Amino acid sequence: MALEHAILVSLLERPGSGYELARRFDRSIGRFWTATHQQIYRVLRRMEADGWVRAEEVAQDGRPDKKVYSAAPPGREALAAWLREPVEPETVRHELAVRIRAAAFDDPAALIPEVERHREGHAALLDRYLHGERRDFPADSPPEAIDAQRRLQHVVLRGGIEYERMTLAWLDDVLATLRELAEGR
Amino acid sequence: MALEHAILVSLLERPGSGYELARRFDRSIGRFWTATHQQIYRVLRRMEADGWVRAEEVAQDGRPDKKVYSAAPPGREALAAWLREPVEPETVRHELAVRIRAAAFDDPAALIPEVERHREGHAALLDRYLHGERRDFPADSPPEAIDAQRRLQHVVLRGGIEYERMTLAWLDDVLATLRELAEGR
DNA sequence: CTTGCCTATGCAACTCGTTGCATAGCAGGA
DNA sequence: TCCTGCTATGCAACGAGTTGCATAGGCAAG
Repeated sequence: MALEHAILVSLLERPGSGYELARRFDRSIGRFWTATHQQIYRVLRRMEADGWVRAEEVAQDGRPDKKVYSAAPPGREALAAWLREPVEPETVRHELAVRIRAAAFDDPAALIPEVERHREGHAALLDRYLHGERRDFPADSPPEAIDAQRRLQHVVLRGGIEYERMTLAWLDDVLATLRELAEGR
Repeated sequence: MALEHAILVSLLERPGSGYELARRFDRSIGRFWTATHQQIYRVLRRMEADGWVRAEEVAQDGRPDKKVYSAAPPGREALAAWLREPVEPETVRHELAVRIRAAAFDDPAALIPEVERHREGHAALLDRYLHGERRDFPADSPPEAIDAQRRLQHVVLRGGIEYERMTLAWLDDVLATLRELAEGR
């Protein structure tokens, strides 16, 4: 389980409430680790009980109070220990690949609209990534001047960009194959 | 839940027992959909109760009897209906990305051996993919002569190959970044 | 003025998925 | 001969993750 660790990283980068964390997981962090607000609240309570994070009640006017969490030293130590553990191989769940192989037993053309929709989503995500990269990591700043945190965020973002580029190229390959199969029958 | 559908595809490609399916999920299918034998047995029983698959007891000598499952017409229909449903966005769980961002709050050099180990695993997987491609999809056969099933299997495999190539290049980028950070301190 | 959305947290029930263990015969190596 | 490992299935318990719902005030659009 790495949700605890993903939350710790996010809180070390900036403290926040459960709600704020949930929104971060919908945005930047969610690109490589998804979580619902339910899970985040539950895990935060457990982490607070374990002393990994500290909570501070913050009154707000015009909206409900919130509990702002920040990482505590035991949490930092747990994160450091986790970094030294072996990386478990990722469990892959690539639904589209299953569907593509399934299309052989049905009409391959039926899959084309869904793949096109899927492709659009990836193209939009790539755009957002590239936009974020231009905004947060302008090319004209010398790399030495950037701190470790930002450089590591950038290398993760570059991974996301390359993943989306590769996926788009592959989806074009998939679409070409499906269209050929749809024609030649 | 798409495990049912992954099992159906696998059984349509070739009937087999729960045990055989579990091994397929460890090999080719497992590249894009993982499952333990426990889950496969449980889901197979449910699918049999729903009429999606049929089971046939096969006595073997020298080893225990097995139940060989094959896809039934209602399963095929369910698969066709599923093909027309919208593709849910994949839930991403990229543990290594979390660790890389976590490294900013600890010693980035501590992560290098794990990333190297990870890289080796991906390089080995790429080798296996390329080997399987040369074996199952030789380049000298005219594409028209190949049936839909094989062409779709091939396009999924090409996706795996491109994913591994991209991942290797990215991991080199990650290692270069980590090494620079480890030196410049 | 009502409807819907946003902030903010949480309970309860459920499904999905993993882990540990059990059985049981057979094959191969130390 | 004993030990390990493979084939083949399964139970039981647990943990991870999702879904539906609830509360409760404020804000903005129609």
